[in-house]
Amino acid sequence: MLTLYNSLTKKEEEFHPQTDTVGFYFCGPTVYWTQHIGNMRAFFVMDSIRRVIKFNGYKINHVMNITDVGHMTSDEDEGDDKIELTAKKENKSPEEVANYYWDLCYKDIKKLNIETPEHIVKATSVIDEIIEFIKTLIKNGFAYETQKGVYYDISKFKDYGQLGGMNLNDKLAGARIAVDDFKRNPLDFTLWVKAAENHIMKWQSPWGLGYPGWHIECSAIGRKFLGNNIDIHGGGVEHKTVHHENEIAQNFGVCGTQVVKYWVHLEHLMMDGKKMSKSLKNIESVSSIIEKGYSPLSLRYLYLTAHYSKQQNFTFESLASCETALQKIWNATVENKNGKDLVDESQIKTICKNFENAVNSNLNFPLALSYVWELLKIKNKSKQIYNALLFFDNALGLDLKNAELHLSENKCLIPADITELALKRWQAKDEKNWALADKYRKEIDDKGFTILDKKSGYDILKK
RNA sequence: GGUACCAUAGCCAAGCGGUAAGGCAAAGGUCUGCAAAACCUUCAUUCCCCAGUUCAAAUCUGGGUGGUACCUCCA
Repeated sequence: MLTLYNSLTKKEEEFHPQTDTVGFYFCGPTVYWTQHIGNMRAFFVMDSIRRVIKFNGYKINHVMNITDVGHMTSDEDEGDDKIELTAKKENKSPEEVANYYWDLCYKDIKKLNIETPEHIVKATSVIDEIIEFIKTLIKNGFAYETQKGVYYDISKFKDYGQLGGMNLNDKLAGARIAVDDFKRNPLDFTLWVKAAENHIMKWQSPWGLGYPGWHIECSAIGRKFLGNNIDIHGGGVEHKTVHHENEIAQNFGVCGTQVVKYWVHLEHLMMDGKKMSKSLKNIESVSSIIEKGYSPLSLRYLYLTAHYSKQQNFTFESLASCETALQKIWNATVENKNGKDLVDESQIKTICKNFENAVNSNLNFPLALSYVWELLKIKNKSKQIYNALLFFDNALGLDLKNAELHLSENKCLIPADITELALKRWQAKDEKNWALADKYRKEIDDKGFTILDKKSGYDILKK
């Protein structure tokens, strides 16, 4: 039985989908700059939810949006559109900016063995649906037009603030009102913005030329691809208080119900105890960790070692430890694949059961990993263990079925000068010229490689 | 200022009322020409601090201290 922590009810609940096919929506990236490893943790969590749903035998209809319009530099929907800002800065069209950064993002996602959602939808591709959604909101009395655009009237939705635990009175008391004289309530948010002359991205609408607000795209896309019943909606905590709150309000305005059943929020990845930010210059990306010599799947392993609902502290020391751990798992996978020993089937069954329970207990992957290690502690090498590992990997996503390939990739990276030195060392060793052999080994070591002697011959590994 | 989450060994991190999972690192051993790898063994009388509840607390309550995020403010 799968349980999930539901941010809306603030309880861990048993998961019961509406139908055999689970409707899953996850807030995707705003594609105006390179996604960092903190952003990537969000995609990892998205993928974990996806995998665990399938692990439990459900089918899935998974939707992720790409924000390529409407996300302003302030959550008050003021300032500039982030995409347009970059477009102007980089002297490109907004579309080029969005395509370029999404392409980068998608490549990184694939490197982390994240499965592709059934639907990846750009906000600009659903403008018609967005306009229809807003028209319905106006018709149902939840939205109104002003000189600046169309706004959602939060006074029409009693439960506004439930998800973020906001007390509206407190919030209003603290807020500096009069942001916009035409708004009925200071917390009313933008559904449609009437575009200024120099604005690049704009579409024809019943309210003139303009562009959608940021929050409306997720409701419109969710409605288009998943209908009125979204089983799980996920995203980063930063979206909880405003973005998701507004989505709930929008959905209610059209459907009159809570469209989303389970809200799942992930906490952020920290960098040496601090948040990742441009100003602190402590941002790492998938590319930058690859450049530093780590396998991207080590980063995935690192994500697995902490629970999604807690902040995780990234350090290079921990990344290195994950690299080592993953190599061991890949090694053991290959050993067991070729293993001929017999293992007590009930022992494996117990471990599998424990693994399933851990994963199903609100995605407790750190606990689940401990059962992987328990499995690998078994001395006998057996295909039974290999099969159990592959079974686990449906949830883990460490690409264990290609373990051999990943291990050999590390061997392929050895430059010619290193293989030559290794050969010389082997000859010296054959002649029992230990001093010379050690001299070569030291040279190889200094260049960042290790010699691994075997019964006959040797391997060269990157350190 | 408001709201929420968090604090467990050198690092990462589970556990959330019944007496500290797991990985990495480290130390000792087997192996080896010596190493490395592999394997075996060791590695938190204790869970940020101070009170309280309980037969029993890392886990619950209250008060501190520190970290982080969101809202507000400010740039």
